[in-house]
Amino acid sequence: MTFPKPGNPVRGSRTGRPVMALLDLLGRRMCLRILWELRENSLRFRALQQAAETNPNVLNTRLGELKEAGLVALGPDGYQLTSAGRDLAGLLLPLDRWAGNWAETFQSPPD
Amino acid sequence: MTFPKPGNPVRGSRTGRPVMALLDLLGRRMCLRILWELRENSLRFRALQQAAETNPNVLNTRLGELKEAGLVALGPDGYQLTSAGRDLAGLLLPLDRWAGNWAETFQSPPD
DNA sequence: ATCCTGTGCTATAAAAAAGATAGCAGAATA
DNA sequence: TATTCTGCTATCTTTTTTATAGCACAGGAT
Repeated sequence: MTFPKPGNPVRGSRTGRPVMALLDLLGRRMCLRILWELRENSLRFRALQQAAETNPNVLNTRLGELKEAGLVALGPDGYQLTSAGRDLAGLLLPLDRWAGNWAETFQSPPD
Repeated sequence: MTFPKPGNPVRGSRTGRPVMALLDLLGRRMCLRILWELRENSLRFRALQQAAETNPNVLNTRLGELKEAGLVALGPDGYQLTSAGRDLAGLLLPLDRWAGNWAETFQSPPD
């Protein structure tokens, strides 16, 4: 990601504050999912593709962005989170619990 | 969102576990940002559009999804988070701090 | 009544991104 | 030398996003 780096404005540079840049990055398709799938184990390209249910184009694009953002790196056993990535993924863990609760208690509003 | 609701599969239904549905929803463009912008105040449609730097189509689409997911509702002062939405937004708050730190310590890897 | 403003939102067309699928090139393995 | 695994690119189609204009309704002022 590069914090407003000349020539890589993170899609138009909504990038005023760091958190905006982060939300922009995380809001791209499969980005959260990739971090999620890597939260425990490293995964090879194809394994990650299957885990995240996506295609190689998007996967590769996101991996590039995540690598550039210093969140993911290609290691000896495949793609893995960096220490920064692990920190961030740690912040996402509570979502699992929250989502479970959400699913239990939630019912769709009437149309 | 509706937890796999017939006819509304959350874009293809990667929706095995609740957290997957959540990650899918949050991974749509502007979704995180909208939650973020509403975290403190309610905002009118246009104000929210400007705050999130988006266009009415996407905004309206996301708002529909977020309403259906029970996270956002249109109140007397504009769009606002529901209690579930507030809970979720609460989980996102640590991202701000994390992002600040990330921005400080991070430097782009060499190409 | 009529104009103006603010409201949520829709219409249209162009651009960008994502999806599906096939396949390449290099390294290790058999 | 053939096979498999690796990360990844090429191509084409479909979907999503973007940009912009504008509609219909409501309330307040003239």
